[in-house]
Amino acid sequence: MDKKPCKSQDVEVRKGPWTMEEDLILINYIATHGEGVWNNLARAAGLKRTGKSCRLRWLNYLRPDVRRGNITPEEQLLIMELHAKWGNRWSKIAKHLPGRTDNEIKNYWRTRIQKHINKQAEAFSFHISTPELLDHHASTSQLPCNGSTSFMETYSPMSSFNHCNLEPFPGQQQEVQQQQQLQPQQQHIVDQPNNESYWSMEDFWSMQLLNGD
DNA sequence: AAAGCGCACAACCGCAGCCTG
DNA sequence: ACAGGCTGCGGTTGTGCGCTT
Repeated sequence: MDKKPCKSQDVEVRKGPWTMEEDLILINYIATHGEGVWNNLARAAGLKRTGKSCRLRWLNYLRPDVRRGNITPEEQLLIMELHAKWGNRWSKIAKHLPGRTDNEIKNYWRTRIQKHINKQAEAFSFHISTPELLDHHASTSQLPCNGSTSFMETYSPMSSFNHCNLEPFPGQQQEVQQQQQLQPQQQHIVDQPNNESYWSMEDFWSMQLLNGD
């Protein structure tokens, strides 16, 4: 799908992780010229990237209003509600979560919520196949709610989800621990009061200073 | 201490729709 | 009306890192 960025001159296209230098070039360029046609921007800024790649990097990572770090329980609930309503319309869902990107929400859904749901579905089918265990599990069941409802009913926020306790998923506690163990430089990026995490231009610049660039 | 494993996330890919000449 | 280019979106993959054994 991505054609060569320029027909007249076969410029090599870089792929893979963005370097700090590339980030800086992109930030500087957009700061002075603003966003525009991404293919032109990539060329004009001297980045050996496709416009598409620049756009993605900017929207998902470099934009100053991008909010990074833990998804809060409130956001988690909202994601589940909106997903139940709209399905995998990530960009639509993202519009209702200021500072969150569709990519972030999509990743969050796939790695945390979907896995959580799958586990519960497995547990549910296990219950079905082993009815003799129902009594034992009645008090300690990991099922979110009512064990006699279908799984999708269980998941749907419009039905029984609202009655369930919104506990952090297993990964979330781990995340908190991980964040506490982050390198000082990383901590500067992600740690903010109230568990709010932002990546700002100031952060970027101060990192540049730290790195002696 | 080191190897293997699993998780989380950044980035890429392909497609569809829109816009413009 | 049509073709080419650009953007946006959703799905998928690659990789780095932490945890476990």
